[in-house]
Amino acid sequence: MIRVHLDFESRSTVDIWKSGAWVYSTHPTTQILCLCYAIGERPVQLITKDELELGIIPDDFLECIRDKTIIFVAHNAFFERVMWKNIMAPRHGLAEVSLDRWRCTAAKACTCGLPKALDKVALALELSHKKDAEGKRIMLKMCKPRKAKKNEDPDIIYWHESEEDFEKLHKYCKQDVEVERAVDHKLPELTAVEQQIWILDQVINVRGVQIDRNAVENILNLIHEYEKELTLEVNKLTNGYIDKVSKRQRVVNWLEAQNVQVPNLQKQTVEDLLNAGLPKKVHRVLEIKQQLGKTSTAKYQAMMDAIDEGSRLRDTLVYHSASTGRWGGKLVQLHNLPKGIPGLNTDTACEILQEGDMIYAKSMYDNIMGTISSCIRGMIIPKQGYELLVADYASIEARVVVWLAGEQKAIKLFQDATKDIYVEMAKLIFNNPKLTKKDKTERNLGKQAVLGCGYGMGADKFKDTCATFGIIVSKELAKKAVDTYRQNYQAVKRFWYAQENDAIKAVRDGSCNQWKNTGEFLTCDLLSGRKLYYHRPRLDMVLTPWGEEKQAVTHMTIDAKTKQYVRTSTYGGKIVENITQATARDIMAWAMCRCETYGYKPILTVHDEIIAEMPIDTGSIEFFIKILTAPISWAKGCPIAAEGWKGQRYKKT
DNA sequence: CGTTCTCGCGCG
DNA sequence: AAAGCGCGCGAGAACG
Repeated sequence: MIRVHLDFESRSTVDIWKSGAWVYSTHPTTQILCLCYAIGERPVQLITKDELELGIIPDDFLECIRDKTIIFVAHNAFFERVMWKNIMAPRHGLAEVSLDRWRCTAAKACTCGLPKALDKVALALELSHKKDAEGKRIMLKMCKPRKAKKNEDPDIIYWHESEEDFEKLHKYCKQDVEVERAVDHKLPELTAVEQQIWILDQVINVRGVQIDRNAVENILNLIHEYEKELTLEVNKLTNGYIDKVSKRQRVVNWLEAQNVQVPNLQKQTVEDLLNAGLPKKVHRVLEIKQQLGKTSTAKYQAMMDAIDEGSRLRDTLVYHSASTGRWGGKLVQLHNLPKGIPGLNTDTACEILQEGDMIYAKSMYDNIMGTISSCIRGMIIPKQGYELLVADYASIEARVVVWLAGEQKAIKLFQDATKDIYVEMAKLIFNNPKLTKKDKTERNLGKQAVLGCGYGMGADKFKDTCATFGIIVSKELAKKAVDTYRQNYQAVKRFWYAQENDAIKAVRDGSCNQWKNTGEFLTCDLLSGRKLYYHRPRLDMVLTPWGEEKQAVTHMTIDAKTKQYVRTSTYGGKIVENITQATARDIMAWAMCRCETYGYKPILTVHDEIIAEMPIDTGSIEFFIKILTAPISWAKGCPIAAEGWKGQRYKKT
């Protein structure tokens, strides 16, 4: 099958990082500056801006468009696709290229556990084709308007467009196509199923979610008003020293001057200080810091920046963003919306806040910022005449890990609707067979153990994790909980060691059970037919956290903290976590494809949750859940369960 | 002045 | 025996 690799350079008054590729591609100021393409192994060809505008398109390229068997490949193909749909076709008169003809090299890179950016992939794969650094600088200059000079009309848009800059831009674009083609050759194709999931990802990203623009605008006014009010107060309280509570250094220094030493200004630290009976003035400053510290309110602005004219927010999902295959979020990160204040009715709160009336809002709620933050989810609504259907899988990873490990006792408990696995765990931890669901404290700890201990967590970490959920446990109790999990679910424990040993053997011998070493990648076959990839595997001696030298699998990965592509080591618990998360993702991704088929059109996914939009009363939650939990050929006996609801505003139940 | 790093926050 | 893991974004600080 012939592949044509292509890349656009473009310019616009729209900031693509804030508004996303869809809004960018539909904006009237957006123009294509050049297009480079390479048919098969032939040399890269250039179509300049002038040629494109005059309709001078080479015949071989026109033939590529016409011939429906020819595949179009781009890096981050979503951009090329929407530029084609919204500019190439309507403005330059070229025929459309259907979605099934597109492939994405960024998707391939992510699938293989490589960085997503083209220059970083090239570096990771040690390709001889490198991104052109000077060209990139020129591109960044040319892609946005320049400021008007003194004697120029400031109301007109000006661009950097010297002839030599254009030449460098052309060279840069050509080079990108070369790099992209080299990356494409070096990496395996997505599996047929994954290609379908990628296509669904593209559909969902174009479909987008409806945003309640009026409410967002009015709540933004409330935020600004409240920020102004509290900032003024903190200014007064500190004699002008703290002009903004977001300036951490200033706040720490001021507190120090009031004889209050703080290690940091994290949420918990501030909360503890507020309970420490500090002088009124200090207390109030911290209170204001807490109110204004909610970065989540920035999401309202992000929404305004990214929605299109019809108030639709698109292009927020990142395919295979996590190495396990999970989606990531962008623009308005919809994957970390605050759950909100427990017990608050956000449907009602949204209706009240959307009035944009501060006096009314204050009369109804004490914690204004907390309420505003709780209402962000509610800004996602269905379009006119439609309703949202929302369903999520119940504790999916805890279920998948016991199923993968073959831990029959736990599988049966998860399957048995009359039993509660958290209570059963609590009974063992507390040596008290009489515990029931009513023993909330005990059950809660059992729940934490069931949900948290599947990947080898130790007692110290377990104690900390419980604390983040507001559950305070002693070191002894934490150890008891962890030990009980391992004792009771020994198959899970064995699973950690089995996977670690298999991975090590595969690196050494080339293969072992589902693990294979191709030299470039260590892979692990998932039951779904997909693979997990670990780049440049090696066996190295590493130092364990408890100070022992040990042989371990190491591989290249993007460090979560530093964002650098570095060698890291892995071990049984972590590998099991990867396999489990990936399997849970596949269960959901397959369900999303079924949802699409049955008309339950997904508009968003949040790891274990699917949000669909349908004309009112054309779908039922019961059927939606059936779609989510339908038997899967490769997941027989996996005890999955889901629950859901429908409504006119998104929320956390 | 723009870019990159770090801290802090939020989610599953 | 022993090790939870996976993300992205805003704002300020640091760097060039």
